[in-house]
Amino acid sequence: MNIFDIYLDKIKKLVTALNKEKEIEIPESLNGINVDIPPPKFDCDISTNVAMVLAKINKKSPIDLAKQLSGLIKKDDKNIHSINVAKPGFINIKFKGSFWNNFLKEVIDNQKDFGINKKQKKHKYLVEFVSANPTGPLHVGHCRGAIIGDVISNILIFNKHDVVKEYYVNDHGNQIINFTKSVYLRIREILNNEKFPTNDADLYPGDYLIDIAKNIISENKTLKFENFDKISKELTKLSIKESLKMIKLNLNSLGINHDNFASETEIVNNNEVKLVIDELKKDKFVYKGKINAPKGEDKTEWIEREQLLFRSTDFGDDKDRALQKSDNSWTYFASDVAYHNNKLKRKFDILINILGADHAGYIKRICSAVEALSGQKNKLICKVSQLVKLIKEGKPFKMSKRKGDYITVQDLINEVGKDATRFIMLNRSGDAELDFDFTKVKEKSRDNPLYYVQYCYARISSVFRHINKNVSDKIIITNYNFNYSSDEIKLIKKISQWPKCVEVSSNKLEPHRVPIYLYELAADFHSYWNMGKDNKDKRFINKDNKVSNDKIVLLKAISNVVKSGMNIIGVNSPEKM
RNA sequence: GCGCUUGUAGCUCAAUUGGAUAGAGCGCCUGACUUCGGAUCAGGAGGUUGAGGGUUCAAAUCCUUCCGGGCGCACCA
Repeated sequence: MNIFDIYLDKIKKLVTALNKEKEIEIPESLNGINVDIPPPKFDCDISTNVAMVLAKINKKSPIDLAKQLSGLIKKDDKNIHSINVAKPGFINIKFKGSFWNNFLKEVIDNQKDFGINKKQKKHKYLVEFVSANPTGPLHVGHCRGAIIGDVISNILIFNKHDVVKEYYVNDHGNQIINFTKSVYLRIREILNNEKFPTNDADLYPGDYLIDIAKNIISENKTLKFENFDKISKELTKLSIKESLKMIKLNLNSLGINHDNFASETEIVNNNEVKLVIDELKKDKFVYKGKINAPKGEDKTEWIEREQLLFRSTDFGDDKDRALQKSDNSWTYFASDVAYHNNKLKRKFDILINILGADHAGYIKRICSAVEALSGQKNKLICKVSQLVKLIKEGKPFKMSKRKGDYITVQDLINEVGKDATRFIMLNRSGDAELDFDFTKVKEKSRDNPLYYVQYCYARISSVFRHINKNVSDKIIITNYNFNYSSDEIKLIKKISQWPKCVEVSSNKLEPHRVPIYLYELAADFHSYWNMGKDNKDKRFINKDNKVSNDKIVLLKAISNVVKSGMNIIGVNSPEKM
């Protein structure tokens, strides 16, 4: 039950009807009208800007129009206690206690559905995220995008959409060859005591390669490691398998499970690249041409040559993009176009990609390709997860792949824990950089907002324990006619904002709104809880060691919302801490 | 040089998808522990939302010009 939607509908219907009776003028679109949460200082529950939106077209002052409309809104509405007009032209509505009672009944009776955005059409989504190169374990840099992608999926799933979570495995190209070579040299190091060359910049120096090498040796006793060229194909497969094993373990410890791992090699081997480029050629999106060197860059190494290009400038990109390398093999972009064509063939309504900030420059070209292939704008939505600035002991910590010197996901989970990591990474908007102070989070983990929200749930659980019940037990109340105090109504109002939070998070694909909302809800709860110190009437457990039904309903409703919010974020809500 | 992105309190960040007097946490100051769980709460100080211009009844939010961060810029993925 989304009370904002209910009243938005009602107001839109009202003005449309008034328009039919020639009482007022309305614009073509009513989209500007909204019903919102008023700032706390106003003594009202919801507010609408309808009068300000319609004032101009009606040549009336917003205040006058608001007065006229507010009378009509209140008429025949049993739920409204009072309605008044505020300064620029807002109409502010305050509900009766009976309205909030009915609201709580709805929440309790449909606890699993509360918050779900029902007016949205159900879609089939494909969310691609992480897709880190299979050349080693995940490090902290991958973490944020991974969590954002997972929680975006959770929000969509919560809203009953079909979602496939996919990881694109870049198991093709030069990096993989270098990676395989590195594994090979580590194997030689182990078997033949040949020292691993540490001065070759193309090789992967990390210690984890030793583990990969050991595993491959012990699991492939019959394999001979005498000639790289002879076994490179087999070894590539084995190496990728090993590093994917690591990556899956890392993802698992973050609480992330992809539904599907798509392989680049498979797409290339199936000839999908050639097919999709032929298709684009037919529509004249692909041509042979030259691209100019970027201005301001060092041009000494620039070799101008004719190559196969995709006309991404037709879609707003700043240059056309190369599909073939100088050796005539496909570029990464070419096989990614094929991969996205593969996604399109699987008939998803909307494709979502979560990219790291360093790949933001890539968005236009891949969106262009998807638009060219599907004929639809906005078929592919790319969300960027900004950089995580690591700070260790007060100083920025630079990770370097060369030295193999980086904090892995596993380090992070071991020291901070899955739940805290997820909560902190989400507690900021995805397109703002985030400071992650490794030392601070470790030392002061109790100051973490995660615990603040969990503590709210634990306190509620403890009340239920006192009366020998469990928070998650179903409660049956026949008569909802309680008298809630203004402090309690403040809490109920916050509960009523949950569906709005879900709606905005899902429309904008902004998962950070969920933990921020939960923090605010928890704050209101803790504040109310502490009132019980001065005023025993406000305690949940009364003198007879019982909890009255009105309080049970309130606690139950709060715990429902916390629980479903925490489920979306993918963290636990323990009953005891 | 171009493109994307970002600039809000001393610090880290929110801001209901353009709304009302811009809010939290940390830090600082004052208070609440014989506690329904103090991992909590009440209060105080702290702001020209980087700067200018524009659109709007209404701008931190949209447009524009500067300034400052970050990321990226064929033949890597």
